[in-house]
Amino acid sequence: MALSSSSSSLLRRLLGSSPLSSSGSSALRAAFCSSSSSGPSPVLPPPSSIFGDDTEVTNVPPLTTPKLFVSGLSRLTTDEKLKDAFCPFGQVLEAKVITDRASGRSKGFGFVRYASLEEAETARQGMNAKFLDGWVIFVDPAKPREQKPAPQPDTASHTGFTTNKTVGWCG
DNA sequence: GTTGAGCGTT
Repeated sequence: MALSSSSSSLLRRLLGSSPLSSSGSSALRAAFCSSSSSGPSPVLPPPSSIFGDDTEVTNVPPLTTPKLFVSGLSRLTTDEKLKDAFCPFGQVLEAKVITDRASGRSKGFGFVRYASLEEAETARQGMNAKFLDGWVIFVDPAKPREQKPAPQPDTASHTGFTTNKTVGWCG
């Protein structure tokens, strides 16, 4: 048996971690945790209550940002690996694996930035829950790191005090 | 030498 320890940890992640926050990744866990029809399922939204006129809910759309948050990366995965994996999906403007400055090792997640949402979506649906460096990675829209570069209402720092003091003229 | 939750330095 050569593959045992890696697969156990892998399943542990898929079944164990449940942040219940992501949308795209949650679909994967939903596949594992598909609750069978056991008992009266009272909590079922009426099918006619969906937004859908003809819009199918198969795809969680759409990204609101060309920046992707990639998690589940192997600790051996680097920026080039990340970019190389997301390159064929679109023009990667920036791909970076977050590494701890204290130890200089990967934190296990990174960020991939595309030129447009289309490429980001393609990469997301193309690389989400895929294997990279032997680990299953999860692709989700990244959260804005900085929202506003400090408006700074006061432009000119004019203290306004011109110290005009005629000093000493005592003869 | 690594086993795992999460959103980053410039």
